[in-house]
Amino acid sequence: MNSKGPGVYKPLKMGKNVSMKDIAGRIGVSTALVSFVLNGKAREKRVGAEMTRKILEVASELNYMPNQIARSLRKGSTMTIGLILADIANPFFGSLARVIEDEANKHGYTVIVGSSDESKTKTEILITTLTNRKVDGFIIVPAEGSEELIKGIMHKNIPMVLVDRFFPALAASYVALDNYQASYEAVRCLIGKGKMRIVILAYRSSLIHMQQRIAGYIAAMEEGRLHDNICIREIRYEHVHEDVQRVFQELIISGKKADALFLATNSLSVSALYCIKEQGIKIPEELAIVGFDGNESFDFFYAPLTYVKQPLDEMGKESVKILVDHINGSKKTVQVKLKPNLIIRESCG
Amino acid sequence: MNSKGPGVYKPLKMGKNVSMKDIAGRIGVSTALVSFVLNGKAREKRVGAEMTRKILEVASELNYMPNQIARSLRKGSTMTIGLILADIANPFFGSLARVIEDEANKHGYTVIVGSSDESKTKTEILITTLTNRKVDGFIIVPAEGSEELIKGIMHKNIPMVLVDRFFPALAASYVALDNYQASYEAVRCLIGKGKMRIVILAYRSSLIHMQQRIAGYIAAMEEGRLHDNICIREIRYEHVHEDVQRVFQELIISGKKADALFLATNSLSVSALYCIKEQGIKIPEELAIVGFDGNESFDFFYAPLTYVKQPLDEMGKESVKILVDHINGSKKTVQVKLKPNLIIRESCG
DNA sequence: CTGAAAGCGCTTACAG
DNA sequence: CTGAAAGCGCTTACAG
Repeated sequence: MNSKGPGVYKPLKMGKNVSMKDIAGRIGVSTALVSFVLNGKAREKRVGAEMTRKILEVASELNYMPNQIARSLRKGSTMTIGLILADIANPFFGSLARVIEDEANKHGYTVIVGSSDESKTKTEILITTLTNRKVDGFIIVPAEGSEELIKGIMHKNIPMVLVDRFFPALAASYVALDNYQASYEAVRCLIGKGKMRIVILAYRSSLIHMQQRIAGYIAAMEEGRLHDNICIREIRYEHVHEDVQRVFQELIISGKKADALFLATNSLSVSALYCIKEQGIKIPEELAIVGFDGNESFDFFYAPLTYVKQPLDEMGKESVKILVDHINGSKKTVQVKLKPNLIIRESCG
Repeated sequence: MNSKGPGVYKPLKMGKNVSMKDIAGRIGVSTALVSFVLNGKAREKRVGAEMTRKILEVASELNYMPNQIARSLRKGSTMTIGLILADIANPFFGSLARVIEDEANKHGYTVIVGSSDESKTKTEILITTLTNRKVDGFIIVPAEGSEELIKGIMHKNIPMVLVDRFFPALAASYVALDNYQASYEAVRCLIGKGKMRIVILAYRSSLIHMQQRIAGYIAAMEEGRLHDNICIREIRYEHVHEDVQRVFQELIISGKKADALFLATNSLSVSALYCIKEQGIKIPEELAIVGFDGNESFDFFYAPLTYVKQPLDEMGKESVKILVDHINGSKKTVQVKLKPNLIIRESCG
């Protein structure tokens, strides 16, 4: 058979996907009809029952699959959410991403994830890429220094929710832990165990979540009349292990200047655990510790870690819910602070 | 100023993104010119230097950003890769996803990730969604029972690479560990330590990677003249902890029927560690163990785990490289088996 | 050599 | 009530 020859049916070009045009062509109607029927608007648009049946039949026969790209271009909506976080390989963010993925799917959205590595430059590239791909909205764990980039998204009126951190000066919706409270409770717990020389290990960052964790630490220390013992050590994100090792050397190994350590993030906790193991430090006798964010390692450490648990599920679900509301037109800024949960075990003494 | 009134410039509608048409309209040229210049084809298409300058200037002035959706529709290429894995919250897959993300970005691709939970149904939904979104190619960690779905992708001539597992009957490209060898070496190591009653804990799965791990175990046992001691316990993915506990009860706690355990996956290893901790079993004296895939927990367990390490980096990079080749037209099926690396520590005795 | 026109595959406002 | 025609924002084959 000559593929260019006349035939009852228009032959389908090899390798080409079947489109509404193909279905319409076979039946001899406009693509509009096909679109109505395939989108379940047959009734609404008063398409006859027989025609509806026929269109459905041919669509199924040709194994029609809608082209979401064409649909997106026409509708101006991609049913896609851009998720920017620090690092998908970090179990904390991996788990958060999973909750967001599932929740977004429930609402019919597909998620595109990108890792910023806490870098402003990478964040900018991700925002540009995802904006050009016309995501319907953003869920972002903002990196330090990205405030202007976040503002840019707001100016463009692209729906957005910040997660884990936020910028106090921006009227953006966010879902975050009450970090001040979390830190305060953690340090109170150490003080309650009789610890006096409590050091906080935090990242060197102006981001609010870190500042609040430090503020909670300071508040608890002052309340415990330990003002003179306040000792804050800031770690560089790009040199975690190196810096943590130096702090251990200074405060614990050579100096015995600390009797307790509060680790302000998950990765700092893990890094500290490696130091403790390397140096053979006895927990909690020589040093009491409290970590941040759950982690399997915390359970298997010989002295299971006391840690601040974040409600990841709630965080993920809430952020998707708020974002979808924004996408659906809600202009209301929603700022949620989640309650922390201190899991007390052996490591704090 | 009346927005409909005459003016030197066409006023831009509020909230609307600026398009090539807007730029073209301001200057009084066709969008074709604009497209050429903005895509760096000014030279090639012989657009005058002055015109090029003007277009670039206006584009920057209006803060033009290309609409990737329109571009995709027209070009038939989205510069997007669909990644389907078991669960992004699992650190093994999270780390793999991260390598793939970075590598894909280097080649100009954006990655859309989806978690199948090892379910055929979820896999099917993900494949359909991503196909309709016109991803340029797939990287898939196939779930059990998904062979027909994978075949479907091949029939549509959509570029694809399988990772971690594959189907021996399909001529699809893949990158996977040499699981037979990995398992063989792990069990040989246990035998070398004088263990005789070595049990393998594996998932109940017909997938090749699991079958190969079991086959490697059997081969090592037979070579060690331990044929009669071969003991394979299969765990249901949906009831991991329950099944693992039952096995521990039967083989170790009540029976002392095993002196060593080979855990055939990362999640089985973690589950077993929880049982060991709960029951206070002494490792390696009462029971020697070897796990699969690196994991921070393995380091912090009181007897650091001996485990089979997968070359994740290589796996991710190689799979992207092969996929990009396929997208660029290569029809050559590439099947890569990666060498395992046994990390020997205290847990194996 | 240059640039207007067609078309990717949809959806929906609008004319009849 | 019905369905043909316009248009989303690009790229590129093709006519002049």
